[in-house]
Amino acid sequence: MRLQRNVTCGELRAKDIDREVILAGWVRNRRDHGGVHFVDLCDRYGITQVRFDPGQEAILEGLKSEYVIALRGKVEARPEGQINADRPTGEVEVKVLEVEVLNTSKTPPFEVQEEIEAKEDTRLKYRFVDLRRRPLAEAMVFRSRVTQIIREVFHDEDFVDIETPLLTKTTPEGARDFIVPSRLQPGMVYALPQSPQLFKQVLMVSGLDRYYQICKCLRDEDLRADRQPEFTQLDMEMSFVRPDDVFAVVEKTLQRLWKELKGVDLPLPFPRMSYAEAMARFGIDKPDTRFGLELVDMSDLAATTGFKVFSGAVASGGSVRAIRVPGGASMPRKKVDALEKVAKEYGARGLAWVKWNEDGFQGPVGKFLQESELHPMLERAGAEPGDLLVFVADRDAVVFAALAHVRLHLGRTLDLIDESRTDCLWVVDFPLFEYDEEAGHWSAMHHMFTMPKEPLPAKGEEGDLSGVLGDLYDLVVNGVEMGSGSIRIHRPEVQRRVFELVNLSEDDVEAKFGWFLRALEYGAPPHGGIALGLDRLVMVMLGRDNLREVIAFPKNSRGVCPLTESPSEPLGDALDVLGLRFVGVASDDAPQDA
RNA sequence: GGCCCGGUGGCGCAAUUGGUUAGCGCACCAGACUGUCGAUCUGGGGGUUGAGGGUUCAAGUCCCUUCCGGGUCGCCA
Repeated sequence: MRLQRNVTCGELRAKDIDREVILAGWVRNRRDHGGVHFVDLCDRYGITQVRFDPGQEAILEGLKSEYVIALRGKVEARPEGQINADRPTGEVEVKVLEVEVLNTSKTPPFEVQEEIEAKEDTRLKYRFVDLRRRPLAEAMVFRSRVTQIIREVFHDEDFVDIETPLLTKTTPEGARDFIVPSRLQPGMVYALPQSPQLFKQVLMVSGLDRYYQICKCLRDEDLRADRQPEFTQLDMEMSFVRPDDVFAVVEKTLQRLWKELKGVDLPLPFPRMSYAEAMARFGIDKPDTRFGLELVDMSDLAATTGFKVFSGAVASGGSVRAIRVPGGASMPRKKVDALEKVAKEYGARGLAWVKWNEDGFQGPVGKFLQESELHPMLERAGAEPGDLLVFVADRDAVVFAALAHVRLHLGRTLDLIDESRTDCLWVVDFPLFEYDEEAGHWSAMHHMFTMPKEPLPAKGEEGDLSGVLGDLYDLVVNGVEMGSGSIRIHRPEVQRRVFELVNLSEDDVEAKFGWFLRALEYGAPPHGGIALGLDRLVMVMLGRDNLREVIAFPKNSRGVCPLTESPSEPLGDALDVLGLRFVGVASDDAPQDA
């Protein structure tokens, strides 16, 4: 490299006119006018137009898309009427004096510009090109600012940044672990952490008092638009605290982030809502509160109707709930059917509905209910002529899931969501346990280390645990689950009892958690904390709808990295060294049945 | 594992009821043009329609199998 840049492509202004400068960057968008030629020279900082005058064609011949060049040139004012107001550098251009080609480039698989239509798989394979695009590059820079501000806040608040191990102990329940076989302990495995949960609690036992870490977490589960197998958490834990103390730190952090990066004042404190209320009003524990369409419980009215779908659901312990869609009577049948499809995806057997038109009631509910049965329902829903009511009748779990997603579908398709709003919400008082049908016993809804809000049932009096609340909280932003935390159990005997209630044998407890119980036995202080999903946080702040837009090198929906083509077959004797072999893997060079 | 959508030049898409030589835009290459800024104009090259099998006089199109991608349910304490 002979020419070394002394300015970036984003910084030249009118005040720089007549300077001789050296720029470096990527060649984009050549514009050839026969005599004069223009090239957009781009880097992370911006775009500078450079000009080649007649006689410089030979240089230009050697410059193709995405070639990397350095050039010496003179900053000049653009002629009258030629200023590009869309660009910070638009008042000037650089007349080329000398060019050094630093590297050539193959023709890129897609163009490096704001909007592209390339398939995501192509983009991931050529991520190095994709990351040159402004929206992606900006997301990376934005994310870096986010972590920087987080570190400032936590430093100011006297938190200690402590790293916890990546090679750790596999734990039962929760997500599937990624496993790392141990060479030094043949037959044994480490697990990659699903979160640093127990380590941070141990740090509290150690008296470190306020811990935080921006750390990778790994879970071997199927992927989604908002779920990657490896993701980043802002993890924190504090001693001698109540939920309010945890909330305050999180609120302060988000307020700083929104203020500094988006110029938005988030009002504090964030509103709080119980789990029970969230379910009753929205059917989901992470409600998007930016629009209405809340659920209405019709169970008592439905119980006495002659419509068996309704009365039957209530009789068997379920419920009948509805959503009123203002003005929905004019919704075409096709769209109503689409709603039913959503409901069915979430287990509902159907979606009952009624349209209130000038000429009366239309739809299955209008048909099967007497007007005397229908009227109290309309009244409770606050319905008016022109409205549509949709109903689901089933077990509560199904009714909630179906209507919650019908509601979201309506919110999106009817354009009811004010995207400029940021609704932060604490959802609190979650049940501690939920019944695992498959396993046939109770299990922890959040995790097994959450402090119960009330004394646990004594031995022999377990019964229904669904009413036991935990000191648990979720942070929800615009309907996205942003974080989850709790006040933890710090007394070993309470911890042992919870293990018991979720059906862990004493032997299991000793083998899996003996080390942790030992820590609790040596002066564990009351403590609690939370972990926020950093990728989701950045995603929501940037208004993107896919995690892959805010992660530099994400996996695709099958857990494959198209850039590196990982995962790949083990190299050489890697398996032998570990004493492993694959069995039952169908492929050309592996026997299907050993 | 289930369901929905998709796979056609480098990239994005089209192709009527199964019917001519598989089109279009961008990119690429060449030519024209002294002020563009996603330049414009003219011309050109580039295809085993993901793979395999089947039906048919004829398949991008229909059927079967399979692979790959996106979304989603289950799963994700």
